[in-house]
Amino acid sequence: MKLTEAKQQFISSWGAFGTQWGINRTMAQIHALLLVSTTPLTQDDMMEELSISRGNVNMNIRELIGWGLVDRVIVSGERKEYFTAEKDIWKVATQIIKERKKRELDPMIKLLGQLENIDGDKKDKEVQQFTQVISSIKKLGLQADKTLDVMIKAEENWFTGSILKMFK
Amino acid sequence: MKLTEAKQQFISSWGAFGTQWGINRTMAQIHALLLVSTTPLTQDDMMEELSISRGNVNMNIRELIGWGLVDRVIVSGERKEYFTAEKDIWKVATQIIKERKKRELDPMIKLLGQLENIDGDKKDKEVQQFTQVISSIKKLGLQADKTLDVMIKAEENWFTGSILKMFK
DNA sequence: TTTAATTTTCAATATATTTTGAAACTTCAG
DNA sequence: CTGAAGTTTCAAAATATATTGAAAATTAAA
Repeated sequence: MKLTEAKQQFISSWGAFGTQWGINRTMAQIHALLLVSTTPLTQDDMMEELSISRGNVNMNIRELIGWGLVDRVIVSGERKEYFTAEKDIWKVATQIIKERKKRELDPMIKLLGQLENIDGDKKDKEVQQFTQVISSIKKLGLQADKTLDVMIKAEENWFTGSILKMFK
Repeated sequence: MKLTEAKQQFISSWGAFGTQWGINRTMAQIHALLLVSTTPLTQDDMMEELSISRGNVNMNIRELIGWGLVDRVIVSGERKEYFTAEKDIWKVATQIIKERKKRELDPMIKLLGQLENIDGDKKDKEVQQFTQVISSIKKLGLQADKTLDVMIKAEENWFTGSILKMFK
């Protein structure tokens, strides 16, 4: 496979993959494009490469910056803004994990904590079963939270040689 | 908070949470409903509870069965089909991990393997950088795959006391 | 069988999400 | 300042996704 073809394949697949995980297709594609681009790109470059509108590029680029996956780059002597993506995949992964944890896992755990405390007879089978399900989901959430923290701190270890190495 | 209110809150939040992860809202709500239901339910029960159509219930229930999260239950003396959800949250989590791994992670790793082999000059900076990005993503994917396998095998250990305990 | 109950399918419809593009805004070189 | 280059916004349009509901298919009781 030729490089150009491979790049396009990657960009389109990364987009499709993203949608399965609740990420906007274009956002994933812009990210992919920047990942495999050797130099920083302007919004016009991305419009051209992905055949999308200016507004679309702009919105998704800002979203990616919000996720901490893309940075603005100043190119001296240039009026236009350039953008670049973090190329270290481990950093990309930890950044995504951190953000999703903050945006989704943490609020869910908070909610479950509230639902744990039901008014009424604690001996009631209905109440018991509900509380039991909610508590175990919260417990799982807390555990995932803890484990992800370890993983984030573990940095390269997890990536290169599995978390097992940490305990050897 | 009253039990009924809490159940509804849980169902609606679980639905919202699901959409963030690329899961159909109704599917997540049906799953939530079955999770907090003490007895198996019929499709009519679910239509009623969630105010949705028969077709919608039917499609999503089958999808949930496909994910291995819901089972058909035979109630003797009853013509209608009943449905129930696995209540052990650890099993639910492993099941979801298994399925997503199979449906999404494995195909992605396969694709990355194909993209690694670029025709042309291996000394070319462009080719090198592309291959480097693709390989590191594949490596991360393989590592995640391995770690998830360990987690799936670990069963209760991971859930109850963190994976750390396994190495103590 | 026959037929009533139940489940499944899927084209049409409704809803949600994404994308466009032009106007408004901002920035900075002259 | 002024205005051209560049960026942002957001209502409208396009697209993608989910839902409905009634007809077709299946099941099992009579």
